[in-house]
Amino acid sequence: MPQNPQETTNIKAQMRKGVLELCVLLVIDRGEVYANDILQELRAAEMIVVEGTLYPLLSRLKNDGLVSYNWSESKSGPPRKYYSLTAEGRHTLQAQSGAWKELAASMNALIKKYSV
Amino acid sequence: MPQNPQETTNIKAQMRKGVLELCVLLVIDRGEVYANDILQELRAAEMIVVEGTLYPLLSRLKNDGLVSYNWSESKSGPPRKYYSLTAEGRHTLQAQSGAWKELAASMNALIKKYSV
DNA sequence: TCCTACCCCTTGCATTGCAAGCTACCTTCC
DNA sequence: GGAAGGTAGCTTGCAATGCAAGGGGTAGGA
Repeated sequence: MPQNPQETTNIKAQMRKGVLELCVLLVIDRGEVYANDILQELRAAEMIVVEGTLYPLLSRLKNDGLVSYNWSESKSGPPRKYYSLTAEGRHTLQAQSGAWKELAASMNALIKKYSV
Repeated sequence: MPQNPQETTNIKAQMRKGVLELCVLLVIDRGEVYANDILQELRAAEMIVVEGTLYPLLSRLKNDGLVSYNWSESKSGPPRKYYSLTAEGRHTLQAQSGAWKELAASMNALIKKYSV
């Protein structure tokens, strides 16, 4: 059943692996954001993401020194972690952005060559 | 050290996850091929692949009924498995190709929005 | 016979998206 | 004041999958 929606969803889920980190870096680069901001942005871009994916990713980015955060009070609810990119994070963003463009170019060339 | 070649290689390796299956389907769709043909095609397209990646992938595609193969004698060396797509394989190829285009569109929109 | 090239395959590991569930804080309502 | 609900952050366990490393079998030449 390769055509039903479920199957297509899984395919896209697999493809998202590896580019989610780039997406998150892109959003954080815009300015200070906290987790829910990122979730909303990525959902709007049809890069479906859930909390259980994002929090470990943010922790990993923090441990790798690509992002930093500071606590900030909220008017309605518990305090939030507002993230921003470090210099190394901006560096990595550039590298991943380039890697994406190369991958996309390779893929498009392949698809064109075998013209589906 | 997000800029050294090693790091960039890892980034691209992560991104390749999920699209390799599509690449292999694309190549097999061209006509009957065996493992080394596929490896050469994908390396030429800068989608670096090694045997340890390709063989399990081919086995999975076979188990999923997306490809079939027949043994064929070789002039120089052991017999080869020549692969071809099944009807379901062609179906999946279409689906994955569509999924790729959607993902690429989402990514490019994101990159453009935050214009790196 | 031994060596090289070719071909297929398996095992074990690391990464990572995700479902599911938990804790804690703040506001609102009774 | 206490309970309920929403907000925010996080953890655990699982599944998928690329890859390094290694194995074994066949053909042909030195």
